[in-house]
Amino acid sequence: MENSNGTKTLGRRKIPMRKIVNKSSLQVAFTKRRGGLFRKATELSILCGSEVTILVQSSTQKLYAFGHPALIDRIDLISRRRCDNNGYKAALKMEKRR
Amino acid sequence: MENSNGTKTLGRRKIPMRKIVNKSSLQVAFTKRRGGLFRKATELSILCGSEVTILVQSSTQKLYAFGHPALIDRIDLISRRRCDNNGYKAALKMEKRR
DNA sequence: TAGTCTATTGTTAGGAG
DNA sequence: GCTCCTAACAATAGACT
Repeated sequence: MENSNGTKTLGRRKIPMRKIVNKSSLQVAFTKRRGGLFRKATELSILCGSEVTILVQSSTQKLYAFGHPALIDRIDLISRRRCDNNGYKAALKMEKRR
Repeated sequence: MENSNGTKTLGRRKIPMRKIVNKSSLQVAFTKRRGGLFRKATELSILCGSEVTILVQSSTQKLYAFGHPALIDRIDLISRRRCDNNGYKAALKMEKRR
């Protein structure tokens, strides 16, 4: 399928810097940008020999973590109280992957 | 001043994904990329209505923090033990700006 | 040493499957 | 929900200030 321009997609569009209203768009953006943030953190860590730890809590209270295990362990215990059980399980799952 | 190309700079160059050897280059990259990471975190927070908390410890043990005060407060107390005094002061300073 | 410049590399919004 | 595509948008390496 092609556009009237002969291109396959319209390409990236500029978006206003405010909360995304559409639920599914927000979900997609959250997943993509969380991945992007974690990738940037990895690059900073590798390039600059630094330790980075990140905690992200979605608008639906799910928890996602990034970082060096020692720090994550400690932060996780604290954040646990702030999160629902699913969020906590997700964080544990992520950590086991490391 | 101009290049042989008639341009002012060579522009961005690709860099290998491994630790930067040159100290001053590393320092510059660390500052720029830490800023970039925090900007991305701000965008994720605004666009997706999520809470984000980040801790970065440089290769010289200085600590930099980003996030919502309530979480930072709690994480800061833990990280304190891992950081030198200057790093801790820097983190406090950042938090006061909020 | 922190900020500016800009060519180039890198990221991502919207769409398709 | 995903993963892939890709044009448009954004970040940044290196040079310079």
